[in-house]
Amino acid sequence: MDNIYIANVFHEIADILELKGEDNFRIGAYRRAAQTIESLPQNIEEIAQQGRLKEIPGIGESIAEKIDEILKTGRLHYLEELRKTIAPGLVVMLGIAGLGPKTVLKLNKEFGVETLEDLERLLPLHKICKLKGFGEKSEENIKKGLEQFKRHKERGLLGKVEPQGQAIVQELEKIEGVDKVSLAGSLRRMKETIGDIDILCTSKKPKKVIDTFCTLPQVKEVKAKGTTKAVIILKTGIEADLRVVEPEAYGAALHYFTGNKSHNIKVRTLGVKRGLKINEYGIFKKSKEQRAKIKEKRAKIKEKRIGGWTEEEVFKAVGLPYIEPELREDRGEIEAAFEGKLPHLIKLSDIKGDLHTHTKYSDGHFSIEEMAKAALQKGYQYILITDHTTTVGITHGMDEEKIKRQMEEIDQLNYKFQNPKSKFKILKGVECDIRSDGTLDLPDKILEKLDIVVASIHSKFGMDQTDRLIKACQNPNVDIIGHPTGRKLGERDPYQVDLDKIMDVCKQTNTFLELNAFWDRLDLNDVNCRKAKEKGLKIVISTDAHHVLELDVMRFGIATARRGWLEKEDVINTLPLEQLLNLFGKGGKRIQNL
DNA sequence: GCCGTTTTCGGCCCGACTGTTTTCAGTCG
Repeated sequence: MDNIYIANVFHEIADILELKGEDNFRIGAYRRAAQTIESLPQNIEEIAQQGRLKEIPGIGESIAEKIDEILKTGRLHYLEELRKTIAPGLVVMLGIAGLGPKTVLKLNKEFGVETLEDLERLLPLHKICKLKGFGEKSEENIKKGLEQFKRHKERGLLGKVEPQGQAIVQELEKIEGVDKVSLAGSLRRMKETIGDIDILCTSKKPKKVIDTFCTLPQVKEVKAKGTTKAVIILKTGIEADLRVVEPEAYGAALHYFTGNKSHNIKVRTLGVKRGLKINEYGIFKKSKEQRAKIKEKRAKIKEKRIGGWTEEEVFKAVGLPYIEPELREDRGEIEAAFEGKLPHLIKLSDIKGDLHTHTKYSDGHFSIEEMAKAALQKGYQYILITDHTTTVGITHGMDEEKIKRQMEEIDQLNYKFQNPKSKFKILKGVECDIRSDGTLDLPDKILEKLDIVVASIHSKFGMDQTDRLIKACQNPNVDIIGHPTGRKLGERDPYQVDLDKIMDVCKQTNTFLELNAFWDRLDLNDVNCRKAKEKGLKIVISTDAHHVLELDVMRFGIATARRGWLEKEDVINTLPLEQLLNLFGKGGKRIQNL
């Protein structure tokens, strides 16, 4: 039973309870539990077997029992009963932007709306605007929300959204009086998918910034516009939110708008315990008496402002060291920070070479020499050329004959690139297809001659791939498994595979798993990177570049690795050339001794 | 429902914008 399935059970419980108007804190507890479970690096079934469910923060007596029930029976009586109390379509309607539980319930009570179709039929009758507390605008907004929902607003992919965010940042930086501009939200945390672009900026003249933001050429629609905040829809369909604050609030606001939500709540709660109020305007100290008064009379009392210029101040105020944005997911980073056990995250500049690249020998667009020059320009010490083999269906993929020719060309180029001042080497490799029976697409006598062999799956995604991959790992010539779960974000789910088992086999056979840095793959993902690290495995971060410019996607791989808590030592292509070659050695499996 | 250098009971982060209202509820992040 996978973690996501169990997490979804608790999300659904939270949704239904929300519709029933239950206590918000109880709802929050289910949500928190769901979020925690979906980002657990370990399989929850294992934790349950060890009787350690309640050690997970946010999981107590009641939720632990429910998890056990789901694991044992595959069902949850409590949820089944809950479902009977409410029309199933109502939960779906919560997904419409602008429609919350109160509105959905009201529409249900007043007009018997139970499904999206009911809502669609109701709208043209213009009855909603007659309801108390509703008007023309509210009705219009519900209509817009429904249309958007039907268009299936998907989250954008990091690699597509990030450039759009950067472009806006650059525009805002040009405005007179603007001091600092930064991306915030999931984009700053470098999540693999992005809901909207969050931007924070400091200026004494917020109006000017807001006006410029709302009239940028890429704006399609202004959704909200206030004195310090605006929301726009870009022509690409992505939403962008801008917040303008005073310079002295920059750190507090940046922390607040970077999130995620549950990380923020934890930090603020820590603040409350220390008699602090932390919001986007700064860190404020209030005495006990003041807090009592606020509660009693709801009186506005001016607290003393004690910081907020930098994010470091926010963390320091609650007794924590600085936590990198990519870690801020409430996945144990706050606890680790308290214990002084935060990882020293890997940086882009740690990378010494790319171990998965394509050339004109298969489906790449550039020659070996052009790819090598591009790698050299990035300051790399090596590039591994890994063209496809024939069964991938790439016309003119690599057969025995062709790969021999490629090796000769690489030898010649390496001779040409020789330079006593700088070390650089083009390494001979291949991205060898793993056939459905787990055998490889090239004979061992060829694979043996290569420096490093990447093996990956490119076909028959429907089958369970566990045995197929295990067999590939056991081949002494296979060094790296490329894009290990085969997913394509927004296109194809990961294939069926027992990754735990694969990782164990990798450990035994000294095979490395790839983190494919291309932004529609990012495979392994952050959670699996962390799992691999916990199992003591090392990772390769490669781009799978088919174009010289695509070597740049390395930064998305690094971001994902950072989200997976990886350090320089966890990634083998941070090694300098000689050490890397020692690691892979000649003939057969290497010694994984770094 | 969870949790405990305020608490095993009584708390639980905080504010902006919108639309509908004359002071606020709902939604969102």
